[in-house]
Amino acid sequence: MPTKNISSETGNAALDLALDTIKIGKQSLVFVNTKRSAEKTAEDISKKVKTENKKLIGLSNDVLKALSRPTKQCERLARCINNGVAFHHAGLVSKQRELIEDNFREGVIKIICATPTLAYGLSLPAFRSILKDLRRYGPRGMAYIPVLEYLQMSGRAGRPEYDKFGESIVVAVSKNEKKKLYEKYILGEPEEINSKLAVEPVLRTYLLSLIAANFVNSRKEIIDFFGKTFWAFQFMDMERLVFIIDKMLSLLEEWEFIMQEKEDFSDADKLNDGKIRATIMGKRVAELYIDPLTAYFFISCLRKGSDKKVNEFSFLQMISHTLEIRPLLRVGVKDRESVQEKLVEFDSFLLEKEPSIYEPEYEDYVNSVKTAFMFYEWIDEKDEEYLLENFNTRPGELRSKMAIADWLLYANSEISRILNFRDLNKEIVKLRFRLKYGVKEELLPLIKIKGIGRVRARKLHYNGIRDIKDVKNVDLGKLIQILGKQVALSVKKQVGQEIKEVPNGKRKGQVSLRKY
DNA sequence: GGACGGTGAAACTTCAGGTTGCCTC
DNA sequence: GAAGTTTCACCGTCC
Repeated sequence: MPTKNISSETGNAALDLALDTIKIGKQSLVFVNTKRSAEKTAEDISKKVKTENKKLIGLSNDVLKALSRPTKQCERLARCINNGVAFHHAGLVSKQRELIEDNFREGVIKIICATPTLAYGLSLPAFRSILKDLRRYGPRGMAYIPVLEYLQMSGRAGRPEYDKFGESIVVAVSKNEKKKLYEKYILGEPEEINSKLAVEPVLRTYLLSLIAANFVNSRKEIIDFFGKTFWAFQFMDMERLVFIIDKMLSLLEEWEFIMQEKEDFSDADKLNDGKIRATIMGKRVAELYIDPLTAYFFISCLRKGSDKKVNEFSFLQMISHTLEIRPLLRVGVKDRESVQEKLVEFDSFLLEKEPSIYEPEYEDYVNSVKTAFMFYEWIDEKDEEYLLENFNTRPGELRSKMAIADWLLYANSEISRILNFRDLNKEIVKLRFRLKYGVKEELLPLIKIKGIGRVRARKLHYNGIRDIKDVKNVDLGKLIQILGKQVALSVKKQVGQEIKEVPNGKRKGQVSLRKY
């Protein structure tokens, strides 16, 4: 094996390698196994780098302004970027991630410390990939990552347009580990690829989709179809496959998502080839692309909700207890008590029966309550910094959770519409709007105006402007004071008041309003 | 004597990521 | 498994 010596400045191999990359005028990606570690490593490297670059200062500023109020995470990132170093993980908002990626491509940022986010999807080649640790915490404690993932990460090194080759370096902590890593990753074969169809939620979803789309119309067609998939090829056991499909079909029928014209599926001996089709609900569930089990769970919750008192938390907890929203926030030692308090407080509003403490589902249940509570705080107008401090949810993760929650709420509004639960539907639609903007109910009228989000709406409300009527009546000068000139003008225009002359400076000038 | 603050060791806690829907309240 | 955080015992100082 060829060897190469790199000066040890810090006593930390990954840091030394990163600093060396800068010294030779190249760029590198440092892959680490946790978000915290990505941030720490980036910070450590940036402290050792001295750069004065106007572009970096501008970029650092942009990163800081990505949210309405910078979080600690934003500030930390901005400090690193000042020195041409960044961290990159799912906790960053997409705008920040794009800024980092683009500026790395342009060579402005020299080092990115990242979790495996960077290894997938986008192409961000560097001269050097530094893999700090190939172990990661998983369901069975610390374990070595798959060879496939190693290949993904090391494959980031070497950009054809600039370099003839690239370097991928794995850091080993001992001679023993070096040998182990060499055998497993350099000499080893990548793992087999497994069919995702074998996972029940996926099979349920596709089975219903195929029926709803009229792609298959009978049990025979279904079995023929799945018999030709990679799943069947890998499974090599048609009998078992047929058994699983039959089980799924009878579940889908029990949940009233599909109907069969003749006999029951459950009677395996008499399986016939009657026409299978989706019910109205089944068709919609398939279009919404949610797991039929989730849809069935929603339907039972909504039925329960139709004759009891509900509030925002009822729905938030319901959507937080689905496969789709996973991973849930975990209830830790410190917040167990406060989550229990919430459970007691909202007990009468919950749409699902609380499992017993001794049941294995209980852990998931409390986690769903904690997750729901985070959403609840968001619609109570708590900001990203608060959620980061109190739920350890970073802005990027918050946004992605919110997108899923929005989708699930939309699915619920559709389901409640089909079930003709008008009152529930109204509440869900309202909640969806609130969740999207993170506002209390009182701000909803203002949020409809383009250019008005949670912050500006709250400002307006605080100043006594509570709805469109108030916006129309308020003096333009005051509105400019609250919102700034550009936004104020746009807001006035939206409520049908075109402003021809704009008051100058701090003094109020003549304002001419043309009403439509 | 007791309140207070500093210190370091021990105990404890936490840990990666991504696609789907619709356009409107 | 390792790094970061919290807890706690211990000690010295000051009033």
